[in-house]
Amino acid sequence: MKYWLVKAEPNCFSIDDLAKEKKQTTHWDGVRNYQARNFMRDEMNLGDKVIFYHSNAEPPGAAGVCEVAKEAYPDFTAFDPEDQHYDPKSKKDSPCWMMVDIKFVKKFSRLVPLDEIKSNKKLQKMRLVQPGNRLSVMPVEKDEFEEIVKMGR
DNA sequence: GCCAACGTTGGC
DNA sequence: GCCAACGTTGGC
Repeated sequence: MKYWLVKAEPNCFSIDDLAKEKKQTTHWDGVRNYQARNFMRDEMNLGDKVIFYHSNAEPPGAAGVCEVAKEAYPDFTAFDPEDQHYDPKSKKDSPCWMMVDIKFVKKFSRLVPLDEIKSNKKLQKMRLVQPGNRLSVMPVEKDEFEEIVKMGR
């Protein structure tokens, strides 16, 4: 079992939106970064736990927990010229971009703001708080995951 | 809205 | 294969 963090802009798609989805599940489309794709494609397994992080928010921070509900498959939004995430590089017979499905598990009773994550000694090593890290899908250590869950209670 | 950091693109 | 230009991310 692995642990992850995914980012979304809540004015675009928040954890509440995820909770309102049919079956509380959505496909995590639109990732157009190779490193993030590789994590999803190669390492994310069914049932892995995922922190749902709100970026570009006031305040930014960890909003809750979800889990991988379907392992990597082609991101069909890349095939649609009308879609905002359309990418002509990705062909149906050789898809360039992949996505997973994620399912809502719980919303934290309080949002864990980024500055608390930054100032927590146990979380200093997280990629999230490394300068200039813009990955939208990143691995998290088990103890880091558990620490954030504890902070969100 | 600004801007630093960093990934991607494309000319050479 | 280098690297400048450009686009995107995301905190502030």
